[in-house]
Amino acid sequence: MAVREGILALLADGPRHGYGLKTSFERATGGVWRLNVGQVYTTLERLERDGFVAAAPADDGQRSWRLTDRGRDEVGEWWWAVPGEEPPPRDELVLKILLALSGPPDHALEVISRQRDSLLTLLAQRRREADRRRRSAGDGLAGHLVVDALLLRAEADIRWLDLCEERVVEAGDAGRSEEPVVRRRSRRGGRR
Amino acid sequence: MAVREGILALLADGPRHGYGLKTSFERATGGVWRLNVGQVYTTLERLERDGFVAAAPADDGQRSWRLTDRGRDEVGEWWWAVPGEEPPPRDELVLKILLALSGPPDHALEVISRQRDSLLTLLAQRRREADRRRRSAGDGLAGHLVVDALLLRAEADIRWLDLCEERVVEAGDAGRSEEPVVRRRSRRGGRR
DNA sequence: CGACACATGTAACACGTTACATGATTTG
DNA sequence: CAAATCATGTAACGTGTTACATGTGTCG
Repeated sequence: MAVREGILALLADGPRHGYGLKTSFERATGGVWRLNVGQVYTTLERLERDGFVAAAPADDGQRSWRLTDRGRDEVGEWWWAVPGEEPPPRDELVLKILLALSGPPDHALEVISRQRDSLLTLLAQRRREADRRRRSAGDGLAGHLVVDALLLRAEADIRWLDLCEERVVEAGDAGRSEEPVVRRRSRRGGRR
Repeated sequence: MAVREGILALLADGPRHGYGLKTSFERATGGVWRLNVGQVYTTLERLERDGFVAAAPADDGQRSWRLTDRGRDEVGEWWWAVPGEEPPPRDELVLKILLALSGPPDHALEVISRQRDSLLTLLAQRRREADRRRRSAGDGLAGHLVVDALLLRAEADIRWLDLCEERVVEAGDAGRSEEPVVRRRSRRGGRR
């Protein structure tokens, strides 16, 4: 539900043909998100079927598309709608950790620890990427902001993993003595 | 690519039948993520087709499933894999803002502002939800952590939106004088 | 008995994604 | 001329999701 709405949003600026939508989409996202042209055409057909777009008077041999009134309404709502609410997103990292938590605690802690390590590495990469983009001004706002978004998300995920670890350790301490929880890799270690 | 792997992970603890997987999945996620049983069966068939699961000797009239060796390998890798990398996720909020940014600046600022407002409201709701769960201890770790994850994500998104707004305003100031950028709703206003 | 949880499955559809085929036009 | 870009499309597949049909067992 991203390409679909994205195409609608692009068409709100005026009629365009399929290939133009592809290039517009990629330009708008700073070249970070590539789009297979074929998907544009299939998506346009589906949008036509749903009454959101219609054929616009063609200039030359090209098929041009325009928003219908319903389509315009749809985009209008889309701008204000908060994504990822209703239904709440089934996040894969969260699911993974939760499933790990319903297994043996030491395995769970291992998964959390490794996920955090990987995320920290990823974070460092993205920071370098962000710096690179910040220096080369020609890169455009879009690509820059995409990296920033990934950065902030990764940071949030790491914080969440820390939280998970705390909770597991607490729970382990609560059921202390017998079956001692393996506390591998002391939390907040030298990493970072 | 979450239900699929989730089922594999659950089967790693030993053979189960379809309905049991549904309940296990929902229990593991603290009841936050419901799962249509039908999806379990179709997913199991697809996993069988791909050689990740196979029929296990049935006790009574129920069909039991077990992991194959390939399936076990698959789960093993899944635990360590960082989700959302390769390919980078096409996040809808990010796309929305980027598309807004390629339009008129005042509309972009309006979208950013409204998204932030909605997210702040959502955040407040989730904080209350988190508190409620914290007080009622019977709720289980899982549901608790899910809410925390949503909370931290929302905070990260809000921070990112602030960043976007800054950049837009900066860009607007750079091209100062003629065509002045509308600076509606002073950042960091009385909200929150 | 009636409601509810347990249990299995099918059919249909949504969106995203890739690979492939085909041709016109531009440009080095 | 050859390669790249522009331009349109089709076919096939993958996962997620819902709705529906069907039957057993249990418990108040």
